[in-house]
Amino acid sequence: MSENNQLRDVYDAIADPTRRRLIRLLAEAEEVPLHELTAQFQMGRTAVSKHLTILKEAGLVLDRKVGRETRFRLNASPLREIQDWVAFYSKFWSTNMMRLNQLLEEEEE
Amino acid sequence: MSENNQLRDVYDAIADPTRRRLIRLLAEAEEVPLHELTAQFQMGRTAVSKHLTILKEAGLVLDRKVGRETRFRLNASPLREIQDWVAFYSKFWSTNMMRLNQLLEEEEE
DNA sequence: ATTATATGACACCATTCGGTGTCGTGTCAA
DNA sequence: TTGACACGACACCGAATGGTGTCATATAAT
Repeated sequence: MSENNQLRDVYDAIADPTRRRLIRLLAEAEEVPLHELTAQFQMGRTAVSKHLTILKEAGLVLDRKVGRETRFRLNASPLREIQDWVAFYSKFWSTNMMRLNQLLEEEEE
Repeated sequence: MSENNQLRDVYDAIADPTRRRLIRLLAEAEEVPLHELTAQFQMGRTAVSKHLTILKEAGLVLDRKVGRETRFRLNASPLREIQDWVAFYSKFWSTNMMRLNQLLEEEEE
């Protein structure tokens, strides 16, 4: 149930700014056909489609065919992996940690 | 104060598994010279050094020369950008949202 | 029936990426 | 002083990346 066939690394999928913008657009609009997404960018349809394929491979996007158009929908849950990962490091930028780093930097000079 | 000269996108910097492992190693060990980091990987010194340069460009790593070795230290604070970004989407994988998605999928079939 | 639209699939291309090996230099140790 | 060590700076290479254009096909509109 809800299989995570992650052919593609999620970190990799979100590394590209175009793909992050696609994620944002899909978060705002529930379900959007390819041509409508393409209209938001300067690049051609093929390029946008490729980016969406990568997002699909990472499990971040679902698509379904409706008539002649392919509509895309966000599936944000794979982002949980990112959140867990980054949460581990949040202790390293606490205010105490920042002051310690400042002191260390001053020492070095 | 604490300038963020981010020549490199943080999303890009953490996309590579080797670089994430470097971050992890630096989180565990405070300050580590290049040769010691290199010993943890199968690739050569030059490759590890390049990854560290990318992390430096993203502001995730600081280095200083001590004698003949270059020691690296983690600076996790740029990861805050990732945390903020992903936090925005966390509402899309809440349990309620998951149930809604399930219902929508059933409707479509 | 014809035409316009939306898309997938494919070939193609320049650039970037992630690795290698080598050379030169500064530093530490014997 | 000699030799080992740690490193930066290159040149180099194959594969992946991010884009393009084109062609064929299914669907919608006239």
